[in-house]
Formats: sequence, C-alpha cells, structure tokens
Amino acid sequence: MSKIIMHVDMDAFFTSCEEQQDPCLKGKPVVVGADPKHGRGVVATCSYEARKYGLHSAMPISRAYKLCPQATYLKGNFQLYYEYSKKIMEILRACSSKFQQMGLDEAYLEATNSPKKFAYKIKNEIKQKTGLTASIGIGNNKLIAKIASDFQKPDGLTLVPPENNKNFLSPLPIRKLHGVGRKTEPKLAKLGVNTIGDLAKYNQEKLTKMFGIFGIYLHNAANGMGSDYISEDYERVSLGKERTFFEDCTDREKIYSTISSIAAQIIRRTEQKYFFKTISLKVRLSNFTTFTRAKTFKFPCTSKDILVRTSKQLLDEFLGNKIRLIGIRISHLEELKSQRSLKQYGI
DNA sequence: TCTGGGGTCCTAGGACCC
DNA sequence: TCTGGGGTCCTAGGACCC
Repeated sequence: MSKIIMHVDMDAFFTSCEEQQDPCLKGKPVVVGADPKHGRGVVATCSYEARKYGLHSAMPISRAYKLCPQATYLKGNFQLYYEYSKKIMEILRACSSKFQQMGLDEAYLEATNSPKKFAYKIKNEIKQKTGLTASIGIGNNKLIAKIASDFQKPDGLTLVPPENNKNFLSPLPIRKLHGVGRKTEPKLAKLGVNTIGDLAKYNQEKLTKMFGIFGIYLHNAANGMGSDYISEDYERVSLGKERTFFEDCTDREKIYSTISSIAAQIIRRTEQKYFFKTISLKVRLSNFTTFTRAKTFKFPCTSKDILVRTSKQLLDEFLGNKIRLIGIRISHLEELKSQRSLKQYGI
C-alpha cells in the first residue's frame, strides 16, 4: 500500500513575513540578507518581484545590489520568522499524526485520502491565520513531494500520481534532485547527463563506480524512488555559531573576545540540557580557505571555560594570518534528561 | 559573482585494540 | 620478528541543504 506524502513549502518565507508586518512592501522587490553597503554576505531570501531582476538566495549581496539597487534591503528579523513558523507548524502538526518539520518554513506530512482537498484546506488555513501562501506537492514519497511543491511556486499545488513519477521527473534538470549541487551537476553533465531522465537511463554500475553509495541513490531517485518515512523526532547532532568579521582580522585580542562571545552564546543555547564531548573550531582566512580543528574529550562537558580555553588552543596555529571568519561547534552531544544522568557523570 | 549562518552526512587516513 | 585482519574512534575536509 503506497503512502500519500505531502511537502508544504512556504513561498519566499522571510520576505513574505516582512510584507505582512509592513504591507507597503507588497509588490516591491524586497531582499533579506546582509547589508548591501558594507556588503559581506549573501541574499537569504528575496521576494518574487526581486527575482525578476535575477536575484536569488545565496547570491552575494554586492551583486544583488548592482542588479537591483532600488530594492528594499532588510537585515532580517528572525524572531518574527520564528513566530510565524511556530504558527504554521502548529497548523500542520494538527493536520496529520505523521509530521516532520524541515527548518523554519517546510514540512512533510502524511495524508490519508482526498489529498487535494486536504492540501487546499491546509493552504487556506495558513492563509487565514498568517496571511502567507504555501506551495504544496503530493506524491508517494518525500522526493516526489518535494520536487512537486517547487513545481508551481508560488501558491502552487501539484499532485503526482505514482504511475507518473518517471514522466514527471524526466524533463527536469538534475539540479532539482536533492543532493545534486554545484559540484555534482558538472560531473554528471560531463557524462552527458543533464536531465533527470538522462540520469534514470544511465548505467547504474557506472554511477556506483563514480559516486559510491551516492550513485545508487542518484539512480533510484531519478527513477522516482525515495523514502516515505516521516521521522517525527529530531535529535540534535551538533550546535554551533560562527561570525564573519566586517574586515579580515589579525588582532589576537579581538579574535579572543569574539571566541568568548561565541562560546557564551553556544552555552546559553544548550540551556543546561546538553553535554558535549567534542569541540570544533572553524577558521576561514582572507583567501577563503577554510580549516577545522577538533578536540574530543573522554568525558562530557558543559563548561564555558573549557569551551573558550580549548577554542583558543585550537586557534593558536592560525594566529598571524588574516582571519575572515571564526566559528565554534559542539558535538557528540548527550542530552541531560534526569538527575540520574547527572549522577552517572559523578556530578 | 567575491562568496552568511544554521545545520547534516559522507569519506579517508591514522591510531589503537584484540 | 618486518608482519594479517577486523572493528572503532578521532580528525579534517568537503558537498549539500534551508
């Protein structure tokens, strides 16, 4: 019995939230991202109006500004987006017993019957309660549902019957497949594989030789096969924070104080709920080369002091270089659930 | 085009243990 | 003594996603 999987994806989420707060922005090019004047950063989201000028997510903000100086540039109000997200996810969670949130503005859920009616009901409810539009894709697995939700954006609804999976995917560019990005696309293009249809026909053994397990995934995906498992509980794997300096930095004291402030924010975010065993430091130099250095302890830690001290040690070999970015991440997390687990660590 | 910040997962080599 | 194989953990780098 095949399942009915639905992917709900909010349209231009950040900028749409901003338009709700300030209706004057509606129908205008709006960009959420870095400050275009001190331009170090990228476009996080832009409105459909801005996309007409060639703007898109992840575009360097300086380039966006050249293409569309008349747009309204906003630095982003994540508290606001979080509030909207909470409302939307509450609606979706109430709709289905199988629900999986993906970031702030997307979710998968399982439908039972009359999926189209169900989808319209969801779209209406979101629109009524938040003023925002969502696009929904429906298929027999997450892969199809996700690509379908993107098919008729914005405010779209696309249902792909399982027997149409291959025909639906076939003309689409390989870039639409989850997992095919900037690097994989040209590798496949070299093989003469440009559309998902090309990929579906391509010899699977050759793909496996080139890409390993990922090759098997690619072949299956291109043939419309994918997971239909909706995982309801999310277990955090790591938690980190990073900061790009306004100008590349060589000043040790300034870097140290940045480390302290990043560490403090990470510790705050653990909410005394997580122990960590591994600390990773990330350093990006002025030429954009990026390094990571990690240290794993035998016992789980919670202390900010250890985080700061270890990060400084890991940073040591890079002092003297022009540093663009510095980041800290904690992993090997153990969730503190009870007093008993405290005792286990002799605390 | 001059490249954010939050993440996850995979790979490969080396250490170490049995 | 110049030498096997399996398993696990750690580190570093990289690709990708939202």
